[in-house]
Amino acid sequence: MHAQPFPRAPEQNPTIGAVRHFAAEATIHAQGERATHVVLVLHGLVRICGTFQDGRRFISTFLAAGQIFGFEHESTHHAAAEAVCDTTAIFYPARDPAAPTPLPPQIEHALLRQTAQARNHARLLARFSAIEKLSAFLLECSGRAKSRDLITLEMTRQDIADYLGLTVETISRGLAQLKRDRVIAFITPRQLKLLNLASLEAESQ
Amino acid sequence: MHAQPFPRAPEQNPTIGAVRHFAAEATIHAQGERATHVVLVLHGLVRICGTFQDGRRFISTFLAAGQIFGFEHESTHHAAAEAVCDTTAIFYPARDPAAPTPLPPQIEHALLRQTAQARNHARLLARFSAIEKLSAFLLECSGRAKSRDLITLEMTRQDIADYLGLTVETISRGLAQLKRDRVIAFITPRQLKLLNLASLEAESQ
DNA sequence: CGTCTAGTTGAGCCCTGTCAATAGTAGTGG
DNA sequence: CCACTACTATTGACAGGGCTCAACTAGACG
Repeated sequence: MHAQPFPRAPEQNPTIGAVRHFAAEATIHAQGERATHVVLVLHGLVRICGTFQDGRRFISTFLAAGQIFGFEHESTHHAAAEAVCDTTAIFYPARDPAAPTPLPPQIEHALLRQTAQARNHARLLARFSAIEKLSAFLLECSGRAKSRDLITLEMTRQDIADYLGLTVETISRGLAQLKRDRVIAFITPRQLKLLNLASLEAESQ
Repeated sequence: MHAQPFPRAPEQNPTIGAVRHFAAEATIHAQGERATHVVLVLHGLVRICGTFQDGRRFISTFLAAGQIFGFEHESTHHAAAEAVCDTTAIFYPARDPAAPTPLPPQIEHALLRQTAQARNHARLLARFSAIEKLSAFLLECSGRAKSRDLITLEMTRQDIADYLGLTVETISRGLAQLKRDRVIAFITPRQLKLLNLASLEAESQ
């Protein structure tokens, strides 16, 4: 889990503690690709997503600076990882599956938190209405943002839809309703102000 | 993570490698309860579920014999664990959060698989229709059953609904449709035969 | 036999998806 | 700076899948 020196340029071989940069929409690893490394996000935003045969897409999580991904229980990645916006990340070699070194406690803790988050996300998908899902999503963004009430959406409406199990149209209509209700205000379509955090929290239980 | 001798009867203090038995619908641990142990299912079926203020319920997973639960990233359980049917389980003391011993590799692997399962469940909830969800669920039961095509549903229709993010009525109608389509046949409402596994697999992608 | 619960079925409605058109935004090149 | 293009987002009309409410059926149990 430690960076080690490696003779080749990190841009060419990201297996050993290499810092790499990704442009928006770049693929970090594909679905089904061999899991050779785990990745720590330094800056930017990453989405973990899978695609169906018929083109339906699902985003299981967004990962911001400080979060780690790429751990698998199989030898391949169960989903793709893609940069949502310009993203910097550091690659660590995956442990030898045959003789794994113990997980550092903080990594183990991060994995347990991610499991809990995945279950919470499932709960949201199963039982929330469109407005409730959107409210929860905005609060999630608020938690990532520097200031609680001014957030920048790095992702497209399609990304939000694929994360919440909705369509772009429903996202748009939901945001319009929250705007009418004076819960949010738009600075640009991607930048918005949260005018009523309490109401958002009420919506998202 | 090993059973240790303990002077008191395991029925009274289940903290140390104690085997305990639960009747159907019994609570194994409540939501918010302090996480003092992890539990290995020996026999039966356990559901992990959370309840909303307004009574909506969500089941994040079912755990059968051989599966383990109770690991948390906080000091309390984020959801309740309840016996679906008569269930036997063995309780191990949770590791000291201040000075955790390393996770055994097979436990770590189980946790990673549970995370992947949670994300797969989220994908199902987000993007599948009622029939697709039901098909996936029946295949899941089939995987737990002794024979691939004869399954016993230990849980109620309400449990299935709360696991798939649907209502009991929709579950009932979906099963009726699968019966009309000769994909399943009922022996009793809780015992059914899978007549067309290929068609179930097609439905659930 | 009566009661209770689990499950099924029906009727109607509403939320969200689909399809389509429009508006806004960003990027490019002259 | 503006015209052109491509993409992203919004809005409208309509349809349908699943929810709600309600009645009914089937077992289980005393």
